[in-house]
Amino acid sequence: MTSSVRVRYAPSPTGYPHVGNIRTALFNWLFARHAGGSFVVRIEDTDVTRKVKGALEAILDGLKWLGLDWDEGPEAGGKYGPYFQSQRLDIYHEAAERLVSQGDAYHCYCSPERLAEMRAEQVRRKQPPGYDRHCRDLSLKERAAKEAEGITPVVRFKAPLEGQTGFDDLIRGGVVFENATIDDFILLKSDGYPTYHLANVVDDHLMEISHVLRAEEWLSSTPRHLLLYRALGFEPPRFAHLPMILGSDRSKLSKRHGAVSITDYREQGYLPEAMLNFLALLGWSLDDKTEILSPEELIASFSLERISKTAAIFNAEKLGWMNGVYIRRLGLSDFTRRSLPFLDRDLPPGVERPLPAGYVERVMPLVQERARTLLEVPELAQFFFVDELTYEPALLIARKMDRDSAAAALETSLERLLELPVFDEESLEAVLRPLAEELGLKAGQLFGTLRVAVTGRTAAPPLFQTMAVLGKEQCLKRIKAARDRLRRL
RNA sequence: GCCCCCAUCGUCUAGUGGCCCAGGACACCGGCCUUUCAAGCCGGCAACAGCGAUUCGAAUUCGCUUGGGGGCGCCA
Repeated sequence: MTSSVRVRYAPSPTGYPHVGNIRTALFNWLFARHAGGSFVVRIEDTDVTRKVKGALEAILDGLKWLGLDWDEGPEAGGKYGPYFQSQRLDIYHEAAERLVSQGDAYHCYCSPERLAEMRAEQVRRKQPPGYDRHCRDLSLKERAAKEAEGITPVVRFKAPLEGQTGFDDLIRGGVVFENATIDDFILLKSDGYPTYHLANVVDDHLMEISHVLRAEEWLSSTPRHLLLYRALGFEPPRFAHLPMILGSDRSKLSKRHGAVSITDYREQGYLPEAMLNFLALLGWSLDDKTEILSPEELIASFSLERISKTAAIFNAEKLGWMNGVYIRRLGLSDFTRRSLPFLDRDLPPGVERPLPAGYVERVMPLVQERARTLLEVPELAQFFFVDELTYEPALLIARKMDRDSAAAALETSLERLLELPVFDEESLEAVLRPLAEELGLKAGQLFGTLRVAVTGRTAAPPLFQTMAVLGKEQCLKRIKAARDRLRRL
């Protein structure tokens, strides 16, 4: 299927892939896939000083992990390349020079120090900070003098002093700005790299981007971009400004709100399909009830009209719930396969590796329903693997019992279990349930005591299933140890 | 300070003039199930920011106020 829709995700490798950025990528991807268009990834690496090592890889990994495949960009190539802005400097220079020769831009020789002072003064006088156009109308002579001083100029856009610039945002409707509030922003930095504004406009045009879906923080720079498109003689794309994702305190999501990088979520045991589903519902919804949607369903039903205008707070609690839903939906072998890396990494070092595959397969059904994240799996399953249990012996004494009755219960259980020819769930229940009555105990009392003896905890998977998986030998050993602990109490 | 955007339960949201004394989900609180935990099921709590205007009728339209967010870099 061909379509005129071409969208892009244009991350800057200056940090790790923030969930807000990834949500933007997701919406672009959904929009492209829904329309049968192209999804382009372009790397905006024009800030040499802020470049972070490994960030590019992390961004690409994050996209791949979520299944957001791109048609053009790094690793994929494409006929509009290169897709790294650092490899397109000539193109930006040419555009900047053209604007200068047309009279739409000019060279500025102001030092960073002068600019800082100017700004401080403006703030002090409660004026809107912005370039004072000091170099806008330099004479040829003045320019020559500056050049003679050896100052490398920047190129600034000559913003119109009056009039308005407006556009029709696909999500917000008509938006209008006074040109007088737009200052002469920089197009080309003195290091020869373009600023975002220039590079973004030039590339979106050259790459034939039809729709720009980006976060709302870009809304106020859109008139600058529009002005640039006009000066360059380019047809602007359609714009859609997506609602922001905020932290729990309603401020822009940042490190202090906890995990913000998509890679953090992977490490914390979130499933990519759950993450995708959750992120899609942050600022978009299908109807008044659907919560769980597969990627295919998301693609089929995605539309700009259903994107909300309101900023959304990232609700980690709900993500946890949704991840649990996805974990429970997994087939056993799938769940096991995905849990293995976590088990391998987080089970105590004393546990022998590699983990016995058959045994792991029997343990997993017992933890699947209880895990909200894969990270919790080793913790939930730990007692199945360790040799020695550590717990507070007093826990062995169930309510309305004392040390001796608990020890006696364990002792009798031991005798009965020893005789058991088949150690499966049914046989265990057949022996232990009547035993409780025989001992004059409530089922809950006996089972509680045994649960602690066998698992070391008061909350665990169902007792008989747990014991069956642990096996007769291990169970008897643990019950004996428990009995001895009680006697020493 | 200036400019722009936004405004429904604590949170994510449904709602585009009457179907809404506002629906769903997370969280929370009860109950059921039950050997604990989890899951599941049933029930409950909880919102149209305020004020004016338009209209027979407004969460839905308009205006003002208030509140929140974003932007104002040789960052993106």
